[in-house]
Amino acid sequence: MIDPKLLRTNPDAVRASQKARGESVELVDDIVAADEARRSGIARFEQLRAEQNGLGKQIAKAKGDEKASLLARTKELAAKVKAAKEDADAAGARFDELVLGLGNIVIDGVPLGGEDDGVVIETVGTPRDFAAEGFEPKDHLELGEALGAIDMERGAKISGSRFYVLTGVGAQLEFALINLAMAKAAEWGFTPMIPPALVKPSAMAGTGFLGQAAQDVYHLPADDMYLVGTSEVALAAYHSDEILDAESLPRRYVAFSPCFRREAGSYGKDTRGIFRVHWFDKVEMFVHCKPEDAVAWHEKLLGFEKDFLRALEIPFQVLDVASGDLGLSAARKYDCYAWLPTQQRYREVTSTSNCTQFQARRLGIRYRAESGTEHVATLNGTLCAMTRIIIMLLENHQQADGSIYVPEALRPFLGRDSLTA
RNA sequence: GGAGGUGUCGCCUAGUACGGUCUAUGGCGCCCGCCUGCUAAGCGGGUUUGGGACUUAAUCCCAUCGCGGGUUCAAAUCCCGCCACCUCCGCCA
Repeated sequence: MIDPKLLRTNPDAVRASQKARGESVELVDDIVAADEARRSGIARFEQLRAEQNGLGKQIAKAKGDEKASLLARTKELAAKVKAAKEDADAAGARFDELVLGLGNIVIDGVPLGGEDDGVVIETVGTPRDFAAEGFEPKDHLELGEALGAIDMERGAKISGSRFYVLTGVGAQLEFALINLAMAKAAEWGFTPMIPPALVKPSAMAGTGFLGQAAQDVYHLPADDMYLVGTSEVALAAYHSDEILDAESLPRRYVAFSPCFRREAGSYGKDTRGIFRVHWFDKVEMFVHCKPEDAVAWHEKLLGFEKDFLRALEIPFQVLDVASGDLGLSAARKYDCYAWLPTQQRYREVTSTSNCTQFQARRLGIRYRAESGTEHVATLNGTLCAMTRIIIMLLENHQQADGSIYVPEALRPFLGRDSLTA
C-alpha cells in the first residue's frame, strides 16, 4: 500500500506513477474521493460517539427519573451511532479495496514503458563462441538427459507437464548450489532461514501477490492456504505486525524454499526442459531496513547477485526493468539475464526489487524511529533459482565431449571439477 | 481428529462469578527530573498502538484488553464464531 497521506499532499505524484505503470489514472481520483468519504465518515462517527460516551457517564451516576429520561435520549443516539459506524466502515472498506489495487510509487529514473523497454545497464562476461571452438552447443535438456541429471518424462508422469525430476548429478548440483549460495550469503551477513512454503491469505495479500499476479498463484481451497511463488512472501510476513528496534535494522535473511507457479498465461512458452516449470527451489535474499537506506540496499542486493553469477562464470546482463513491468510491490527492479547459448540471447535468472514501504504498510512492519514509529522498507533479491542456474551451467560450461566444466567456486561444494556421463 | 485450559498497553500481572468513576491495577524494565563527592539506593513524573483536532508545544477527542460478529443506553467483563498457544489422548515423518 502506498502512503495514504500522499493522496492528500501530492496526488499528482501518484497519478504520474500510475501513468508510468500504464495503469488507470482515473483510479487515483476515485481513491482520493473514497479517502475523503472515509475520513468524513470517521469524523462523524467519532463526534456522535463522544456524545454517547458523555451521556453514558451521566447514566452511570444517575438514579430514578433522571436515569430514565437519560436512557430514552441515549437510545436514540445509539441508533445514530450505529448507522454512522456502518457508513464509516463501508467507506473504509471501499477505500481499502481501491487503494490495495494501486501499485507502488515508481522511483524517479526508472525507465518508462513496458516489457521491452527495460534498459541494459551493464554486461558482464563474454558469451562463448562455440563455432570457433568447433562444435554446436547442445541445449540443457539434451545435456541433462545425457548426464542423467534431468528426467522430464518421469516428472510429467508423476505430476504433469512442467514438472521434472533432478536425478544423480542433477540433484547433487542443486545441493552444491544451495550450499554455495548459503555460504556466500552468510559471509555477507544474512541469517539463513527455512520458512514455510504454504502460507495464509494475509501473507500473500500483504506481499502484493493476490492482485494482478493472483492467477499465477496456487490456492488450496480446502484450507484457504497458498503455495508461495517465492520465499519473499514468508520472509516479509515474518515480521508482520511487529515493531522492530531501530538498532536491529537492517535485518538480512537468506531463505531456501520451494517455489510454485501456475504459469497461467504462458501456455506454449518455454515448453522444453526445466526453464519454465510449476515448481523449483530457490535461495532468496530479503532485507528489512530503514526507508532511507533502501536504495543503497537495492544496489547491494544487485551486487550480491552479480557476485554469484560471476562466481559461476556465467555471462550476463543487468536490466533496469521498465515501469510498466514492475509488478504491484516494486518501486524499482533490476533483473539479471544470463546468456543462453542455444537461444543466442540473455534470459532472466535473478530479480531484485525495492518495495520501499509498500509491503511493510500492508503487513504492519514498523520500527521505532526518533519520533514515533515508521514502516520499514523491504527488498528482495534472487540469489539462486536452481533450475535456471542449472540450465545456465550446463549450456555455458559444456565441452565438445559432452562433459560439463565446473566453475572453481562450486567445486568445494560439488566435490568434482567436471560432470561426465 | 477428541477432551480440557489459557490469551489484558515491552515482560510479568490485577480486573472477568455481579456490565457503568476501568479514564485498565501493581511490579520489572526503560526514559526524564530531583537528591547525592561518583555510583547504587531513594523521591517525583512519564512509558500500548493507530487515527484526528491544534502553526508548535501543552492539551483534548475517537478506536484499541488475541481476531471478527452479536446483545445492551453502555462490554476487558455476557453470547456466538474463528485464530494462536499449553496439557492429555489418538494418528504420524
